[in-house]
Amino acid sequence: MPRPRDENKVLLIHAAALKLVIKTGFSSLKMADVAKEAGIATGTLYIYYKSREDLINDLYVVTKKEIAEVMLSPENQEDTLYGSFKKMWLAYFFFCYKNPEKMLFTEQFLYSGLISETNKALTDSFFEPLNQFLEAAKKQSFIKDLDVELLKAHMHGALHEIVKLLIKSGQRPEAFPIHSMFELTWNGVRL
Amino acid sequence: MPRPRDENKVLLIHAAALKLVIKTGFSSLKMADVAKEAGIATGTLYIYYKSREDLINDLYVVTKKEIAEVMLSPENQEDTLYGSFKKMWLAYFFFCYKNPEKMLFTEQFLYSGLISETNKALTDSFFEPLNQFLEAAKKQSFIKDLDVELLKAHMHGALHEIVKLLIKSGQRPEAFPIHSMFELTWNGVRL
DNA sequence: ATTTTTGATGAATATAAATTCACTTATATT
DNA sequence: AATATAAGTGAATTTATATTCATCAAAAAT
Repeated sequence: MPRPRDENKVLLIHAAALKLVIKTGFSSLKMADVAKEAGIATGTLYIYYKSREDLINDLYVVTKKEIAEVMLSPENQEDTLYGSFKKMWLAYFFFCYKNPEKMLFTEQFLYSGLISETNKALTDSFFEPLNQFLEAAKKQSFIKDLDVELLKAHMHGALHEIVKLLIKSGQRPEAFPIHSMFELTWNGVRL
Repeated sequence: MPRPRDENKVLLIHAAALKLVIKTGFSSLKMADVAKEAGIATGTLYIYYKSREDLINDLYVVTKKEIAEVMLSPENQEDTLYGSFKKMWLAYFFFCYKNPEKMLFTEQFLYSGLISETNKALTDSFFEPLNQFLEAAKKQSFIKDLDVELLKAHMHGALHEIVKLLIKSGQRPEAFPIHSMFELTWNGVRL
């Protein structure tokens, strides 16, 4: 009998929070600002979330899930390992370029001390297929025999910094040597 | 005739702030906590700094300067370009490993929206010699002909993520394949 | 159409943390 | 030794922001 919850509001809240994160950094994200940006009352936020911490944790999980789906999409499956690898790398690269707020948010959140252990494990699980892909590539001697977490850290860190530079420079991605940048990473990990 | 300012206090304040940054992330750095950790009164902080923002900016500049000195130390000068390059990389790697609070702080601060344009330009200038080194390496066809900022971003991002992983894992650096990790980066940028 | 139930609001409240300031203390100068 | 001056203190104040709650509104069930 009650008035139904407007599930679209969650999306509005997420979008608003991310928009503000990119503006002033996530540490200064204010609930009142999020509400205003989303076009709702501050109190309404507390219908959907128990607290600021809750909201931010949810946003993190949702965003990580989206990233995993973008990277691990069947569309990125190619005949060769190299081909799949490059497609996934490019998919993540363009995702970050088009969604810098999501990239910066996930990056900053991980070291904010706000993430719960549960959510850390949950988001890690989204990337299990990527781990398996890399393990397989290792077994087939396509890439160096280093710990998968190490390889991922190397690629992830490099990619993020590059995207940040691209965004700062204001260049269009077409003017950017994306393929050369990919080769930087690939020449590092390949055997 | 006045009581002299205890210049050692600035160092105490910096150390205290960094220690707290690594604990809970820099967004939740509290002036009262910094004062307590440094063993001084909160009011004293405001003798040395106009505001929290000021304190953090100063800490950033000082830390960046230290990093530049560590990397660009004459000790890292070798006969070969490769040798110098590796020495600088390792120097930064170990600096980050031994001073994770400084690494994390500089990283987080850059995207916090708190840094002033002046300080950004100032800290960039500390690394001018590194730019020149890379430009020279490019001219001699030792490394790829890509924008120096791009090369730096790639290396910087990868190195930071790797160090974070090392710290998280709790491994001693001897157990870590540091030279392989360096080769990841080097194989990327070399020609 | 009426009732019930929960969504939505935003001003009021609680909380937390930055900053100030009236006062005390140390030291360099006389 | 007396004095002047700035350092140092920390409780009180201000400021900022998260959270609550009395109230109203909308939809569903009767």
